[in-house]
Amino acid sequence: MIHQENAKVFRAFCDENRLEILELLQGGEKCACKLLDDLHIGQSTLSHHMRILCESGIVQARRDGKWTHYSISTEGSLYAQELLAKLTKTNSTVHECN
Amino acid sequence: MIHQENAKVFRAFCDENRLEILELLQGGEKCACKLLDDLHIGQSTLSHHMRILCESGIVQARRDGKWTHYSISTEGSLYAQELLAKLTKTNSTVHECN
DNA sequence: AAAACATATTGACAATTTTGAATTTGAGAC
DNA sequence: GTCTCAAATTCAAAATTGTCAATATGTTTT
Repeated sequence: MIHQENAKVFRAFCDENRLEILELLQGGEKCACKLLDDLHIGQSTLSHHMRILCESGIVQARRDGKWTHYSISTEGSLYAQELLAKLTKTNSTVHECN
Repeated sequence: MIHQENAKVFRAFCDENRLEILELLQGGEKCACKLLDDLHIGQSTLSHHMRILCESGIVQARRDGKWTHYSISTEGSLYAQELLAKLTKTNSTVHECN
């Protein structure tokens, strides 16, 4: 189902920890260890949330040796914005002739 | 927490049944019984989803005698769009002097 | 090579969400 | 008033999601 795929995009914003992570990433790219310092969650929990954020396309990961740096994806964010607009658009206007 | 409140807005889009309901509402206002006809879920389940959709602000309800008519809220949708933009905005630009 | 470190994955449990059957509420019709 | 209908609510079970401890993976350092 296409809805299953679309729901995945917005799952990024459905958890308060993930919203807090996004807020931290607004300041720019951060590695997981820095995020872990600022949040009050365990390491595996953070990893779990980062996976969901990445799968939604809102966040992108960059591997640099031992570290993984995360940042907000402009592309993914724009896609989500367009999708949101599409999902809430009402087509109850007058139909054109073809 | 403010994040708790913001997460509620996007919960509307996190379930595939709710996305299907939104799709149905794109054609214009519909009463619960009509939605129930088009979906493959029970009455109480529909009511549950409509409550979440209304609490998110994306959908509005209009009571008319025995019937409840639901429609997409333009106001709520715009709010969600603005919020999404705000949540994914990166402020990693140069800081101004004060 | 081994040790140290950052992150991902696994597995088990807790918390939350989704679901439907049964019941309740609230509004017209009789 | 009672009856009927639409929708909301309650309750319990099923499904999903969030959490942490332990372990695994992959990388750098020694």
